Formats: sequence, C-alpha cells, structure tokens
Amino acid sequence: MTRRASEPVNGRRRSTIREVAERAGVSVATVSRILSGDYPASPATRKRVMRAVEELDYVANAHARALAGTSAKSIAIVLNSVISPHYAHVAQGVEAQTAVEGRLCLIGTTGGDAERELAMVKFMREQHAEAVILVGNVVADEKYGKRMSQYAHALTAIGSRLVLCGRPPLGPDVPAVVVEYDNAGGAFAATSHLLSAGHERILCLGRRPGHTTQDGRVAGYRKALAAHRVPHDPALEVEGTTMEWHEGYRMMKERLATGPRDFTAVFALNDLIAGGAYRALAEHGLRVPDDVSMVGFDDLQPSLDLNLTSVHLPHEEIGRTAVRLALEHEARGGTPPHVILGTHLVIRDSVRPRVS
Amino acid sequence: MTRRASEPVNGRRRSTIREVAERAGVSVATVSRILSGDYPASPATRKRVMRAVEELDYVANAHARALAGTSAKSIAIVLNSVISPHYAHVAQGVEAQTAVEGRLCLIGTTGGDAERELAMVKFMREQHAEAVILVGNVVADEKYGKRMSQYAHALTAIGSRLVLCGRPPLGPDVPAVVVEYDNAGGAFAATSHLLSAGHERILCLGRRPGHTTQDGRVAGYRKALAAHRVPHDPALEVEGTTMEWHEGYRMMKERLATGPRDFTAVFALNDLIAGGAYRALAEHGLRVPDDVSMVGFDDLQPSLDLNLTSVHLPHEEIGRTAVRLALEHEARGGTPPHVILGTHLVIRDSVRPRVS
DNA sequence: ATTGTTTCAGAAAACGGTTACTGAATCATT
DNA sequence: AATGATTCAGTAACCGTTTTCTGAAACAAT
Repeated sequence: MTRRASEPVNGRRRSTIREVAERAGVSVATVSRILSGDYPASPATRKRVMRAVEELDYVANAHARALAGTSAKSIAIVLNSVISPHYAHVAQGVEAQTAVEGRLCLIGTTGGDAERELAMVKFMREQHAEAVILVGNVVADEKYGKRMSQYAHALTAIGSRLVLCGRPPLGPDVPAVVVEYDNAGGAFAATSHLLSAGHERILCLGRRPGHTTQDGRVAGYRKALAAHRVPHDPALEVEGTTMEWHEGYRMMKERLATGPRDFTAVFALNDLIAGGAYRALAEHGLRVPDDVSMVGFDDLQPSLDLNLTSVHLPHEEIGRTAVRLALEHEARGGTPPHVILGTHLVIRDSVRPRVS
Repeated sequence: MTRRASEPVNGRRRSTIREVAERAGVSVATVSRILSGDYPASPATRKRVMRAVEELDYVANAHARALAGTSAKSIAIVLNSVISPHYAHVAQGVEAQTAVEGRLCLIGTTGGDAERELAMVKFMREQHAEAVILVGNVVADEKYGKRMSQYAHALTAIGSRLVLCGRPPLGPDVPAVVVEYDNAGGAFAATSHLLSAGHERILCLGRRPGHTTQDGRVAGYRKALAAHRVPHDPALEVEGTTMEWHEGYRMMKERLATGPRDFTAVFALNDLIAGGAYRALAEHGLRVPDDVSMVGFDDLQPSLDLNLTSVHLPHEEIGRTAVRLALEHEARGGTPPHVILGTHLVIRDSVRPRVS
C-alpha cells in the first residue's frame, strides 16, 4: 500500500481552506478574503468563518500562498558563523529589522567556504528571498569579485537584491547594496588615542593582507602613525590567520618568547585578539594597563570583561540598515546605495600615559 | 495600467520551468524529472535541458516545489535573542545539524515575549517547518505549560513536532521532544570544587525563583553544600533579574556597598554574571583569585577572558541533538525522547585554597 | 515478420491558495 | 414602481512545480 509522501506518519492531516469553507458553509474565496484582512463581509459570515478556523486550528499554507500571489516575503542572511559575537550582533540587527518590516528571516552559515556560500545563495534564490545579505570579512581577490558580481546579477534578474554587509563595494556596474564600517577611521582613532598618551611603539596584532577588514584597520593604524609623525616599523605589525582569541594568544606569546619587549602599547585588530594577547601578557607578568596599554576593536564581550578601551562598531545598526536599504532600494529602484557607518572610541581603563 | 504584483520593478521576470522546457524543445515533465535527479533520459535530451537551464539561469521555485510534492523541508529555531553567546552557540549547532540533514534553517527571535513567541510558532507552522525548536530559559508557570501544550498538539496534528531545548519537560501527555542540560549537576560540581578548596561562605549570584535554569543551578549549589555538611545561608543567595553582565556588576556592587565582605568565594550562575561581578570586585580592590575565588557557568567568552574556572555546557551539541532527535522521532514515532546532556568543570585559574 | 520488453518523453491532474470577473440581493434614488 | 448603485459572495483561472498514467519508438526475442 502506498501512502502520499505529504501525509504525516501519525496525527491528522493539515486542514485546508476548502475544509474551512465547507464547515463554514461558504465558498473558498470568501474564506480567503476574510482571512487576508479587510474584506467587507457580513458579520455573520465572518463569525462563521472564524469559528471554523478556530475549530480546525487552520493555518494557511505559506507555500501555496506564496505561489498564488502576494506573499509575505523573506530576507536571507548568510554569514560565516553565528557564534562569532560580531556576526551574532549583526544577525540580531537583521532579524529585528526583518520582523519590523513584517518579513521572515532565513539564516544560513557557510563556515567561510565559497562552495557553501554559492549553495546558500542558490537556496535563497529558490526561496524567493527579497534580499540576500552577505555579511563578513572576506578576501577580495578577483575570483571573489566575479562570484559576487554573478550573485548580484542573478538576484537582480529575479527582482531580488544582493546586500554586502561589512564588505567593500564591487564596482559601479554591479547592482549590490553595500553597508560597511569605517574600519580605517576607527583604527585611526584607536591608534591616535595611544599616540596621544605618548606611546610610539605600538604593536599591531592580527594583520592579514588581502582581507578587507584587517586591511582597513591596518591602514587606519598606519595613517595615524603618519599623522603623528611617528615612524612606521613593519616589524610591529604581527600577522595572524584568524581573528580569534587563540590567535591573539599565540601572536603575543610568540612575540614575547622570541624577542625583547620593544613595545609599550598594543592595538589589537579586534577584541578577541585583544583578549588572547591580554592573557599572554598576564602569563608573562605584564599587566594592562600598568605595564602595557591596549586598545581593542569591536566593543564586544572581551572589552567588558577586560575593561578594555575599544572601537565601538554599530553591529546591530549595520544589520538593520542592511535590511532597510535593501527594502527601500527595492521600492525605489535606481542605483544601489552605499553607506558607511561611523564608529567611535569607548574609553575604559586599558591605556595609561607612557612613562618616559 | 495595472501590473501583476509578482513582477519585479526592474529586471527580467524569474524564468519558469515552462520556459526552460520550451527552449530545450521538451515537455515540462521532462525538465522536472531531469532536474530532480536520477531519470534515465537520453544524453542528448539531458544536455539540451541543462543548456537551457544554464542560459536562462533557472532555479526552481521552492514554493511551487513544496506545494506539489516532496520538498526539502525546514527546521525552525525560536529563541530569545541571538546575541546572547549561549543562544548563539545553540543556534550554531542547530544550523550545522540542519545543514547536515539537508534542510533549511529558519530562525526567529522573540525577545522573551510570549506574544511574539506565539506568532513565531504560527509562522513556522505556516512554513511547514518539520520541527520547531524552542530554546532557552523560561518561567515554568501554569500559563506557560498550557501554551506549550497547545503548541505541541497543534504541531503534532500536522505532522510536525515541538522540541524544547534547555527547558524542562511538560508532562507525559504532551508530545514534545526535550533536550536539556544537567544544570543541577554542573552547579554541584562547581560548588563542590569551591568547597574542596576550603571555601564555606560561597556567594551565589543570580538566583531567580521560577526560572528553570537558575532554579536548577541553585538546587545544585544547595545540594553541594548539604553534601559537604556546610550550613546553607540564604543570605548568600543574591537575586538578579537577568543573567547579564550588568546584573552581575550590580549585584556584586550592592553587596560590597551594603555589608561586610562575608564570603570568600563566588559561584556565578553564568559567565556573564561572573564577568560583571569580577569587575565590581576589581573596583573594590579585590582580585580574583587572590582575594576571592570564583567559578562561572557556561564556559563562554568571559571564562576565556578572565581565566575563569567554569562549568562547560555542550552548547552546540544541544542544538545538534535537538535537530537529530526531532528528525529521528519523526521517522520512528513513538513517545518523544527526553535526553539530558552532561556537563563538566573546566579548571582554569580563578580558585585558590582558602587561607584560614 | 510479429510480438513482447524496454526506454524515453508527453498530457494532465493535483498541491492549496488568491483574485479578476460575475451575479444576486439589498438599498437608495428618482 | 422602476432604475441605478452598492454589498456581499461565488465561479473559475492561475501560480510553478511534481508525478501518475499513458503512449510512441526502439530494441530484443521468437
């Protein structure tokens, strides 16, 4: 005996609008209209329909609804991982704004794998997402540019859009909305803060050439040095593979193991790195801020824990903005917007004037 | 002039299977079968179809697909907020396992609002989610139980299921899968660790009667005291409103302001609270672990930052398990499973033997 | 050469809604 | 009383797939 695949193993079948109509003694169309909102039905009919809906515990089939016509659409967000606090905050912003706009939020993670990213974008396209928001740091090489351009065109072709969140713009002919942080500006402020306190040998932790986020922050670091006429020593820029706690720990550990302590301050490219470096310093008997000054970037949990002066990024704001712009752009059309969100330094207690 | 609502403002229309069929010179059915996988089409036909798909950049309409027949279904996760690191890790686990099982992951947040939770469950029901995973701490009062029971039955009726993640079970007649942590066990271990180090006056930070998570942890704390025959002083249990950093800070701050320091160790009901308390202690010149010993709960970022001994929770594991059990249960039927995941203490450097 | 199997592909009926069009009452207007 | 306007509700076409049923070639076996 064969059973239709759609039938549940146990329990009743999902009730349809037809059954509601039958029970209420009206036509399917009437039920649909009454449930869709403002339809001038007679109170008696409306009541009968509502009762039938209650009794059958009816909920509309979103797929059928989407297929038939106007449907509450959805916004998709695709990110590397949701456990990174930074991404989590962005995701929160996206989710919140999505709810405000009356949409559903689909989420997918890629683990940084381009293959999975492609699959995700296709998946979201199948789901008719109104917009696909790609968030996060990335290697902006040629292949990347081509891939994004392809996404952008494919999505635009079907009336959806691509939103790049925390990624650099692609080019004038690629129809993608872009929302990013002023990484360089934040790094400039952070570094300037240390320079103003008299520090000149500032260790920069976590650079990773080719990665847009890190590149922007390092650029700000260098610009601040230049602005203060402090010589730039490339040896003070330490390279890291990821922006995680353990990398911060490793970088500082190695630095302290292999050479003299030739720096008086640390600029960590994010708070996680700062946290790891902090621990490594502590293990060498060096305290922040008494022995070493430190500034982080992100203003997330580690800043709170360590009382770290850090560059505040409007994480949730960027997520909300991404959704807002995507929807506005959808309505208005025209050239896709590109906004850069500002940052500001949050002063805590991890920087001391340099004793000379 | 009227325009169909489904047409995009700019750009072409999404191409349909019909167009692909036409371009390939075959029937719609053939295209569908070729794209669905293993259909014994002649190589020539297959190639023609694939080329048409490429040229039109065709992707199937997931809604139509879902409506028509077997479709890749989805798993929904509903949580308070995604910025809480704990929830984020659980969400990550859910997302990962969902991907492994070839499903889509829908995510929604409620902000702890029962109203929004209800709306979310309805929404997910409309979307035909295979399972709805509710995660997080909760007040387990009567109203709550009734609400959950209603969800469980509504979902079961349509062949879906309710999964409670980190929440207590409801009762034998409520068809819900339950996955939770051994909160009491973890708290017992944490408190025992402090007791073994000679601490007897252990401040317990963050209790909140009625909230299941906190209740479980406090129960473990008390049980450990009893097991070590240390008198239980209710005055050492400090009540908090949330489990966040600022609450931890506030609680410790008030404690230090209003009375003598009559404790030598702190058991924080989670790491965030530990972090806040840590800062408050520091502001009073008290260091961890030299002056005060401390143990946290969750083993998340603050533990890393502060080198805190903490109870490790298998955050991602619980998410993955939730998905796995939901799907298994769907296939097998029977009484819904209930599993309790174990915890273990991660020793770092925040506890010192008490000097007497 | 005829028949019985395969192999491949088309026609058409679902799936569960929405909505344009239509029509029957009811009501207001002359 | 006849007509026009307005309300409310039904009919049926359509959304884009999947899938069952069916049929025409092509091939193998007698």
